[in-house]
Amino acid sequence: MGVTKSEKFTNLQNDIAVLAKVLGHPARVAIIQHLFKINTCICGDLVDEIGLAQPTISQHLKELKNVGLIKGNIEGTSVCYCIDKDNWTKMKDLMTEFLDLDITFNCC
Amino acid sequence: MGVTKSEKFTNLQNDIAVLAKVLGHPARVAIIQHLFKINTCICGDLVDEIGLAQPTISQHLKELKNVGLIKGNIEGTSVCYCIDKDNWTKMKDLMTEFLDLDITFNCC
DNA sequence: ACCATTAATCGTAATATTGCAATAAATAAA
DNA sequence: TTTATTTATTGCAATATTACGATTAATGGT
Repeated sequence: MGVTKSEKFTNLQNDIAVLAKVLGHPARVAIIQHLFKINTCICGDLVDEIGLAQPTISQHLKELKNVGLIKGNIEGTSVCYCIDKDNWTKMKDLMTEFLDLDITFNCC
Repeated sequence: MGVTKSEKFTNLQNDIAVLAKVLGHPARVAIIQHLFKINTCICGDLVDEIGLAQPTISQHLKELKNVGLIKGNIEGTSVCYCIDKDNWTKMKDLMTEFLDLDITFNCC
């Protein structure tokens, strides 16, 4: 127990859940928002911006990278992170399709 | 540790994270999809539909109810669940606004 | 070569999540 | 009232997540 039974669900359901899950932490939401706001890529000042410890931010960045929402380029000693445009769009389409379920029905 | 430091983030960031988090499990995605598909409200056959134990489904329903995405009406011995139209729309708008961040920038 | 800077990784503690068996609660039907 | 049906709750085990100090790895500058 303690482990999600992914095999019970469709690929679509699992994909939506994985993407929603990674957005299910305010630090990761903040990282995404900041990456969009800065417009050009940033790196380690996310630590200053957000106020969590460097290993914690690094861990959140890793999770965002794992699902492909961001990518990081090494520039000298620092790493420049940015939104992965294509994957972000794919993710957005997937979520939007799910969220746009038809809502014209009578309820109990 | 082990606890999210919500005080470091804005209300908006926390709200988005809470909503995304509740959609971050395939069983809850499946429940939502099924509630939409059935069109009229259903109750305990979510257990048959999804294939997890009854207490497990009950727990997921509770979490969806806690954030207001669904509501349940008692009908005899069973409970009729359905999407909470207004809250679903509110959630959708919140998520859509977040997902629709402008993506016209140059990356690293 | 040495030191400074930056980010990733390791190790660990605290807490949360997932899942289910067992049980309880509540109503309907007999 | 007894029995069946349905859902919620309790209690617990297994695993996942969150956070951070300490350390490591990698590069740049001196």
